[in-house]
Amino acid sequence: MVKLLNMNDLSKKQISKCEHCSLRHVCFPGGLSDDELGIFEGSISKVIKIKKKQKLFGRGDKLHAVYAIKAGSVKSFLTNPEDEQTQVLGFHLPGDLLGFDGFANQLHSCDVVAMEDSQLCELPVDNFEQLCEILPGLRKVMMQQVGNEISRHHSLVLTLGKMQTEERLATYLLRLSCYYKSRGYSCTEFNLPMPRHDLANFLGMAPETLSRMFARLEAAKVVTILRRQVVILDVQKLHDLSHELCRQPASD
Amino acid sequence: MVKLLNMNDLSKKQISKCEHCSLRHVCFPGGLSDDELGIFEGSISKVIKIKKKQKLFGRGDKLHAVYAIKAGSVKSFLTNPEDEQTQVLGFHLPGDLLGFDGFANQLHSCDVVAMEDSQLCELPVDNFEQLCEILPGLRKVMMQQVGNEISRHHSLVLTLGKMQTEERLATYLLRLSCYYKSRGYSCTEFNLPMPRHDLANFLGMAPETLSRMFARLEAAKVVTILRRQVVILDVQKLHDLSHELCRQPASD
DNA sequence: CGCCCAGTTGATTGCTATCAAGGAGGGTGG
DNA sequence: CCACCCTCCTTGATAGCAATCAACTGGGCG
Repeated sequence: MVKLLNMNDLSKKQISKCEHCSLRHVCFPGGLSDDELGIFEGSISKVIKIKKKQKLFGRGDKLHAVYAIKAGSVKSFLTNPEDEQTQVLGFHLPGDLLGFDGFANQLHSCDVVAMEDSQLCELPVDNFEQLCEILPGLRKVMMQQVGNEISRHHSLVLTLGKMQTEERLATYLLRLSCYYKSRGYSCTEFNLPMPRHDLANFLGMAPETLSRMFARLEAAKVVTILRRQVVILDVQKLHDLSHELCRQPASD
Repeated sequence: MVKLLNMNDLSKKQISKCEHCSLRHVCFPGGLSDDELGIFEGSISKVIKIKKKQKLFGRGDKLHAVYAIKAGSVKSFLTNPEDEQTQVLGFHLPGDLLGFDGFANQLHSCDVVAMEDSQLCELPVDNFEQLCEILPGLRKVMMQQVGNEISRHHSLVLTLGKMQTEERLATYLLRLSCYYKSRGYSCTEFNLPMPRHDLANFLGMAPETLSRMFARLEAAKVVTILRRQVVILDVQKLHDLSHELCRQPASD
C-alpha cells in the first residue's frame, strides 16, 4: 500500500531507522546482516519517550515489548510491598536492552522508571518472536544479550556478596568507565547518571556510607567528585581498590 | 540404518529418552509438542556423569553445550584469581538448566562443579541453535528459562543487598522448600544439598554466622537442623522472618 | 582407632547502619 | 532579582551486627 508521507510520518520513520543510529553496533542490529536489518527495522513499532520518574513497566505488568534505550537513562528495581523497601537492580544507559525479565511467565518481574527524560525503541514481543524465527542473526544477538545480562548479574552478586563498601564503589566506577569508553566517550571524566540515593541502594549500602567512600577516594587522590561529575585521577589505584578485573564493557 | 543393540547401547538410549524422564515437565521438553520432542531427543548428545568435586566447565572455557541436570547437584561460582576469593552464584538441582552464561561471547563466565556424583544431559550448542530454528516450542522454553534465570538473580541481589543474615537464611530455606515441593517432594523435610561453607558463601556471610543463624532458628522453634537434614516446623514464622514472598519455585 | 575435616560456640574487633544536624544547589514565587 | 524552600548531599557521633580469631566437638573415613 503506497501512502503519502507528511512531515510527521517522515520524522517518525527516521527515528526508527537503526541504520543511522549511532548505537547500532551495540544494540540488536549489531549482529544482523543488511538484509536482516531491513526486515528488523520494519518491526520496531515506535520510539517512545518517557519523562523523568515515569514508569516504563512495573512488576506484574504483562510483557508487551522489549526495549532498547536510545537516549537517557533508566533504573530497574524490585520493591517489597510489605515494607516499602526497594533494591535497585541496575542502571541502564543508551544501547542497553530491557524487558527480558518478562520472558519467564509473560509478566515483568521488576519495575523500570526513567531517571531522566528518555527515549526507547520498542519492539513488541509478538514481532520479536516472529523475527526470531526468520532472522538467525537476531537469535544470535538475543543469546549474546542474555549471556551479557547473566554475566552482569554474576558480577553484581560478587560485588554485593563479597566486597566491602569501598571496593564496591571502586568496582562500579570502573564499570561505568568501561561503559563510557565502549560508547566512545571519555573513560576518565563522566557524569553519574543517578543520584547518590539510588547508587547507594544499588551497591547495597547507606547513602551516608557512599558519601564517605567518595570522600575517602578523593582523599586518596584516586578520583574527584563534584556533584555528579566524576574525574578518575588514578585508574591503577582504582583497580587495586576494586579487586576485580573489568572483564567486559557493561553499564550496570 | 538398522543396528543391533547390545545391553550397553540400550541403556544409553534409554537414559536420553526425555519422554520417560520424570523431569520432563520442568526441563526443556516441558514446552515441546510430541512431534517436537521427537526431533529434540535425537540431538542430546549424551548423558554425562561427573563425580563429586569434578568440574563441568570453567570460566574461560569455550561454550560447548548447555546442560540439564538429571540427577545430583552442582554449584556455580566466580573465582577471583588475585585473592583466591570465590562467590557462589547458585546451587543447581535436577531439572535446572546450565550454561547460558556462555552465550555472551561463547566463553563461560563462571565455574561449575559437582557437589556430589551427578548426571547431566548435554545439548551441544550447535545442535541447539539448529533446533531453535525449527522448533518454535524450544525457543519459547528457552526464553522462559532465561526469564527465570533473570528473576532468580534479581531475587538473589535483593537478598544480598538488603537483607540481614537471618532473613537471608530464612529466604533461602523457603526457596528450597518451594523447589522440593515443585518436584513432588516434601516441602517441610529435606536435605541441604551443600555444605555449610558453600551455603554461607552463597548467602554472603561467614560460616560461623550461618551456624549461629541456624541455631537461632532452632531456638525459635522455626526449624530443626541435624547436619544437612532440615525440618521446617513453622512455615509461617519462616515467612515472617524472610520478608520476602516466595514468588516462584526456584532452586537457587 | 585415630586422623582430619566440617561444623559449632565463644570473645573480640571493626565495619557500616542509623540517628542527627548542617550545608549547598536549583527551582519557585513574591 | 532576591528570598525562600526543598531536595540532595555531606559530615559527625553512636550503636549494632557480623567478621574474625580461637578453641572445641563430633562424624566420616582410611
